[in-house]
Amino acid sequence: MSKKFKEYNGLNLPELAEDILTFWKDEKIFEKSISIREGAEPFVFFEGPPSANGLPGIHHVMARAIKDIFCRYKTQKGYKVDRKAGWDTHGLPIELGVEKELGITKEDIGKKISVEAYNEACKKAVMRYTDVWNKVTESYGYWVDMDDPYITYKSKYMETVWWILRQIWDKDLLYKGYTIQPYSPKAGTGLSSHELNQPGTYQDVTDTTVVAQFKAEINTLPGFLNSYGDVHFLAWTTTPWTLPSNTALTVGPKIDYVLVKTFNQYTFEPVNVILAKNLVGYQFSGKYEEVEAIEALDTYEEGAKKIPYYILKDFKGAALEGIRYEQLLPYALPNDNPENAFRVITGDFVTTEDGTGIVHTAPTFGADDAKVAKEATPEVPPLLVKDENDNLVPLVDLQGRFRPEMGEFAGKYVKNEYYDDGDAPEKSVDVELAIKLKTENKAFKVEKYVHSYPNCWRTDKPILYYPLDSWFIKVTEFKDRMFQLNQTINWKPKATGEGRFGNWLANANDWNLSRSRYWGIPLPIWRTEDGKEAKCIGSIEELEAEMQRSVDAGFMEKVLFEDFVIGDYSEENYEKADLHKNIVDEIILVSDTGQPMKREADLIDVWFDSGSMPYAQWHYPFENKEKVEKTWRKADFIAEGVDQTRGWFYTLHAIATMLFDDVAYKNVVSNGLVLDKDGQKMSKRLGNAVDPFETLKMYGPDATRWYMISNANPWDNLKFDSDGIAEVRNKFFGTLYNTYSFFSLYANLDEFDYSEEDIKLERRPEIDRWILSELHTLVQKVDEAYADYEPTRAARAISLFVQENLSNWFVRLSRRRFWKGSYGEDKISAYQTLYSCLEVVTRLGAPIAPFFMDRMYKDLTAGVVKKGQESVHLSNFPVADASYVDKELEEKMHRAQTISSLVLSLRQREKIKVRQPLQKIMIPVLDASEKSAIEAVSDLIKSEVNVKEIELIDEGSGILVKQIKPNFKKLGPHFGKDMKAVAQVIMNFGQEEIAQLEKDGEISVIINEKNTTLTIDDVLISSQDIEGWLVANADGITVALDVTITPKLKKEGIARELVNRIQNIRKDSGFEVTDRVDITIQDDAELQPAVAENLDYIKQETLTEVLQFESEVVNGTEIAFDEVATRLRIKKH
RNA sequence: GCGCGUGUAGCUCAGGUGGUUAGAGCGCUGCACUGAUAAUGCAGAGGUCCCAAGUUCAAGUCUUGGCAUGCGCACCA
Repeated sequence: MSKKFKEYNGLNLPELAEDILTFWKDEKIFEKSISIREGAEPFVFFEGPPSANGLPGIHHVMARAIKDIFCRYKTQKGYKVDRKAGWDTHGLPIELGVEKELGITKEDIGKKISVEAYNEACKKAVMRYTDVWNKVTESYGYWVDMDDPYITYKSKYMETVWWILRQIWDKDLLYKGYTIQPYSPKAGTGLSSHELNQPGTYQDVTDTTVVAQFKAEINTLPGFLNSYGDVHFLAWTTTPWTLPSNTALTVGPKIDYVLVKTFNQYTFEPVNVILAKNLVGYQFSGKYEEVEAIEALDTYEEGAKKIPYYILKDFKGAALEGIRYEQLLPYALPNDNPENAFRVITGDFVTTEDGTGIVHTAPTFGADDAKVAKEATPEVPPLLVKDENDNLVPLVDLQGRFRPEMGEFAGKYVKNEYYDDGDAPEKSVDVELAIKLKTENKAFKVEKYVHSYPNCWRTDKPILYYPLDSWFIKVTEFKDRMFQLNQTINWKPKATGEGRFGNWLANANDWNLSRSRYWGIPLPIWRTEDGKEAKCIGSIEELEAEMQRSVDAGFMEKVLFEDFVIGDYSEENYEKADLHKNIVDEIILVSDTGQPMKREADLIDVWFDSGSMPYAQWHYPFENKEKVEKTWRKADFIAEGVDQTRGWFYTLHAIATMLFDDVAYKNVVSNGLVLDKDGQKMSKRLGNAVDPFETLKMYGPDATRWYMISNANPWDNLKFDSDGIAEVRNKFFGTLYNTYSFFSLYANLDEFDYSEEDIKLERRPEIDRWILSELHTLVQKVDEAYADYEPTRAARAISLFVQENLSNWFVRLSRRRFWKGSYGEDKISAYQTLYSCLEVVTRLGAPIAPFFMDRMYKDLTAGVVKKGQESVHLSNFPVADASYVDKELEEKMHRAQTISSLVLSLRQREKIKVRQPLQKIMIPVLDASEKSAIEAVSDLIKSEVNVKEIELIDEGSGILVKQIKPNFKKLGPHFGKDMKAVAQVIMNFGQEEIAQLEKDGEISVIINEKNTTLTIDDVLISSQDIEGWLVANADGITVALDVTITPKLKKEGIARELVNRIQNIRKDSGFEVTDRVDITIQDDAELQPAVAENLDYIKQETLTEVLQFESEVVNGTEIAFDEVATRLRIKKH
């Protein structure tokens, strides 16, 4: 007999996946899944490029599973889903990796190693792990076209990025400006926040701190302050070297401040000082002493142990706004609008945790300071002065030294750590400044203070916050538009889009594009020395033309990339024009007025690279212009980790908004983190990182993917526990595999191949119609879940169907139909039904478990007349047919399950095993419809719980004990406060009241001394009990069980036990399912009458021809149950 | 510190618009089943639904405030 349906000896998921992978490769299934949809509507997916510089982790598997699921789903839905892979190749991590490898530092670049060689090394390093990435991609079944990926360091890609920047330039959204950035004077470079977050960067240091006294200009004091003579503001700083650059004091508008009269501890002069009320105790600790009366101050003598202080007045910070004060250290004035400097402004960031509640504000050296100064009206100018070249510079130069304007401090490093070893003076400028302030009655307090401060991770010297020149995109100009557009994007989860991303957009700052690096896309901006003329280059063609002009003007000897052919878009041609820093820095262009122009030295933020991918991956607009504009401009779907909210999600959105005034993606899934099973972040350091290849080897890709998707929503963090994968493997895949095995075993025996016409639905038995109804409900549910980007819901619904409905109920109850009786309509219906369920499940589950489902789909469709597709991934997604759905039937079956469960629990309680037949169960029913509903499934219940009859009892029987409960939902709104009393009254109803209520439909009661009428709808009545019977109830259903075991029933029970034993022996003896046998049993008083009475049944069940008793059966198999103990022998007939 | 999440059984998670027995799976205990069997079924034990206050006749569910935890941002006189 040829086996149409493949049978297996066990489930090996990893092996199965490898076979299917080979099949996919050999038959080019991925390619076909796209080519068969040629001409169909495209579903656009963008791949967020990973960096191949690091090894893939299990979280990448998670992210890629999500991407893959929806692309496969949409393919099955008939879309054409092109999936172009990509690689992110630029950026700091790559530079750092290379430097570590070569044993060099950034200072060595251009000295020990040429920029060219350095970049070459980066280029090599970045693709180092591509093989591993390709392997993980392939073996976990992530379908993406890796043969033609976009690579960000390729000239074509870079050219598009230049073109984009040129568009932004033309829209006047690019500018050069100052921003306060972490800066390492020793290394001469700005540091990124990434570099600042390196471990060990922040260290505890001891600094000299000063609480300075800023003297208010009396004529600007408000009325409530102008009668006390001189008034000083107290402001604290841990960086006294920034005090000469102070241009404002910031107070919290809602903070309470006080004016305090006291004496300066260094000069002993009487002073009035202002500080936050909360911090009086902190600043006036130690030798200070509060006095109750102002007169007490008069007794103070210079040098006395205790310094008295007296609080004169309190007020809100807002009242101080606008007061002007004398410059503390008048070495230089701000170049711009000095008249707006040296006044009190307000800022919400001010706290009273330490210091004085008044913040010394130096906009040139603090990011917050710069921000609050800029926001003040009028703007507070930063302390910038003109240098020798008329450029505006701060009072500290790029080496970290005070400028000449600083008098006696000129030329000194602001931190002693910046001096070469041994050259540092004894007193740092902080200390010297403190002394100077003390003597000038400008220091209220000077002390050492320990705090954490960042050091440059390369030079190990303190960093400075320093204003640096950078190129910015004026995001603030279009952030409102970005916010609006964002509201049209479907975010999963919603909160990330509305909250995290929305807030981020609402508060977006200008985008700092500049990076002082080597390996990246250079800014295509050339400027004249004075910065007055600039050009932004948007293509190689344009660059060539500009170079030609430069050659003509005599600034360059020859045009670079001479043999580059404009308009030739071949790879070979583009390899001739490398646009990296080492090349383009050589280029000098000529301005419109004939001045030489040099390239701005910085590179472009790598996030700009990846945000450009929708266009750059197609070399737009140089190639594929129409393709991009028509379809590829925006993605239907993207997915990455939440950490990309401010990264890729943002840059895509910003660039699309600027370029096209549109979104870059319509649906976005931002997935959470993958943690270890204890909820700890995975890291190499802790050794709890999960190797995707080990997991793959152990469980295979399908169980891993199914586990990750079904266990938690993608946007929740996943606590990754491989025990969970094992569970999924056993419970879900094991059950599905078993169900298939069951099907194939009998289908092969019966040579079922679906060659018959479909049995009409109305001719199929209840159970078939039920499972088909459940199946179509499932299709509907799963389709909706996928369409709504809810893979977890889809996976859970499929699992539930397979495990509970299909395996545990349909197959279990239908088993006999497959192996009993002839190949007739009922049997064919059973096969058709089970086949349909399995086949549909493979198509529903294919996006999540692509290997397993393909295997099963292929095995199923290979065995039937009507062949399927070559692969499940080339099939169409099932369509839910509402005509199959019968909610009432589903409800009935649910009731049957509840009833069965109740009966089984009663049996359990009475210790009566299921094999012992019982006579009857009784179920109270309230009305005719309930009655017929149970009757429809009564056969199923009877066979499931092994009882002979079901008696449905209604009103008339008079044996029901009813229970009544208030219908809170109905009564609540009506009775309100009296609800409790009403509930009490109803609960106290006896059988009589219930009967009356049922008869009349209403009953009058007294609630809180008021007469009221309750109707039948106000309560819920259920039959909870039957007098004198063993009952159980759940979900409003009550079941009573007749536990009497008559001699006849007892004999039947024995017969069933015997059948069971015979079946076991048959199986153990290795008989075929179809073998006919003869049985000899040793005499047994208990057994013989039972056999006699059930002979036909026994023979039929066990395919026995001759069954006889003998007084002695030698070599028989011993059997024993209940009171039976005997031997029997089975042989083939 | 700010922003966004999360907090339900030992573990992993469900619990439309508030309604009175808070569920599932795993694990645990017991019992069954055994021609789907590296399975399976049933039952049982196990919960101050993070805490507190509030709104309400009624709160796991709504409001406010805490606590814990995760992520992102900011690094601050």
